[in-house]
Amino acid sequence: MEINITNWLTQIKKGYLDLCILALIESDGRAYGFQIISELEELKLTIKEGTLYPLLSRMTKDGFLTSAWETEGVKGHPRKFYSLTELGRSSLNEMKLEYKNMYKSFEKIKKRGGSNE
Amino acid sequence: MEINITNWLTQIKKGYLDLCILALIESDGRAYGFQIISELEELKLTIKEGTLYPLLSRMTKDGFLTSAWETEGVKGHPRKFYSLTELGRSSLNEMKLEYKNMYKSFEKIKKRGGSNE
DNA sequence: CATGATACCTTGTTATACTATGTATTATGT
DNA sequence: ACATAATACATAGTATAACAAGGTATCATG
Repeated sequence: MEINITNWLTQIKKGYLDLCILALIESDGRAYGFQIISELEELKLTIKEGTLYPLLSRMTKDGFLTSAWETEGVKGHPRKFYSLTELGRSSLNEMKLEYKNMYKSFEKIKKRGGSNE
Repeated sequence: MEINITNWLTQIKKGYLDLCILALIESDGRAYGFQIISELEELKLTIKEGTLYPLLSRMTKDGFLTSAWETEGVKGHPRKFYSLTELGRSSLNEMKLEYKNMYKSFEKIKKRGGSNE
């Protein structure tokens, strides 16, 4: 077995990562990069820093997130905390809806009489 | 309201379309381009020909699909029918699994104590 | 003061959905 | 006979995102 679908795995994550990271920040209230990476890792969603940081920059540029450096009272390297804007919050809700509908469409196709399950 | 997430919608479809189209062909046994477009349309999954045909070519090139022209007994323009190869079938099963796991991860994030739902 | 851990950032590559356009065949209306 | 529409497949060019690889900065520790 062991079929190579690594490329597909890269593609299927597009958009999905935005959704998950917005939802994670919503759930945490605020979060910084390394924190997001480790929390996703616990959920078996492994992403690299080279994936996350440009993604956070993009979503900030697009007005979904705001960021603030935190240095006081923090040990180690300063952390850049991200939180949702109003636009980010409402977009996230729309994205959740769309994503659920897509999953429903997928399930409908499966139930059309495919050979397995 | 009416937030612009059109670009996100483009991104989230990457990989997902492969999955749906493979599942659709599996369910139908065999299918041709226009048929796939209209069946997806019924499931509220609207894609253009410029999206589908390169996708079918790619999946054929990658060994997931085989194609055969059908002209006899068919009215109108000849149709190119696609069906799953063994590789396509096993890859589809793997993709289904991965996709379901991703959906589960998404649901876990939602249930971590986010503000809504 | 060297090392490792934590944390953030950037450049270049690759793959894919989409827009727009083109081509071919058959059916239909006049 | 001829224009038009409908069906059906195909391709070129564009934009975008995930990733690999590498770099930078801060602090704790021995």
